[in-house]
Amino acid sequence: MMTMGQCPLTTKFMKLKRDFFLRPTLEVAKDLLGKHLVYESPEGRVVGEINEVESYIGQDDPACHASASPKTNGKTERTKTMFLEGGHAYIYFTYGMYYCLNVVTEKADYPSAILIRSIIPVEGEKIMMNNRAKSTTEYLANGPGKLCQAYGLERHQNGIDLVTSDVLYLEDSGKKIKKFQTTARIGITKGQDKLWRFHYE
DNA sequence: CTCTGGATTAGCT
DNA sequence: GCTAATCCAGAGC
Repeated sequence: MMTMGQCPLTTKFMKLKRDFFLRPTLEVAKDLLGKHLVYESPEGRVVGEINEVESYIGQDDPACHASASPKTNGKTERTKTMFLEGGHAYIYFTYGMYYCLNVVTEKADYPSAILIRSIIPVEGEKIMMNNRAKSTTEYLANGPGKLCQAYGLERHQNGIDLVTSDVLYLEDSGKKIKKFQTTARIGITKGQDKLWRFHYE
């Protein structure tokens, strides 16, 4: 059986491949816990360990941006990224001032994605602090808006293919998270019955 | 064209 | 706990 373990050659960690993202969204979401989100920013390399995610799955999920409306069937200028093949980055703008990063999952034309809500800084903390200079908080990236601010991710990175990109991608840290909490998603008014948020301390 | 509310955050009461 | 900040996508007309 193939494992997603560490690369035996020179690189310490292995980039996640397409197959990882084409699986059922909830499985991908749980497996994303502990993985490294890497961004080769203009200022330098930024790495964080994912410790909180939320799943948004298909036109029937009322909280999903691509939830079906009769006219568009959920596919609009904003949400078309969610209809790409699993492994792409979906970044959207919200509340007039924040960006949120999602990882698209499953096959093309099935709009599903995982919101990366929080990371633990691993590398490039100085860059993150500079990007969030206006804030006094010690927590650099423990929230979807703060995370994008810390990394410096904006509209420009929307639609990047995380599988083929050398700028923004995910890699296996070799760490497997066995114990994590499962709760309802945060900040939504519809679909609160679905326990699709996974996180650990 | 106009209107509404949001997958948030920081700061204040 | 409450809410301002700040803007734009989506829906309705």
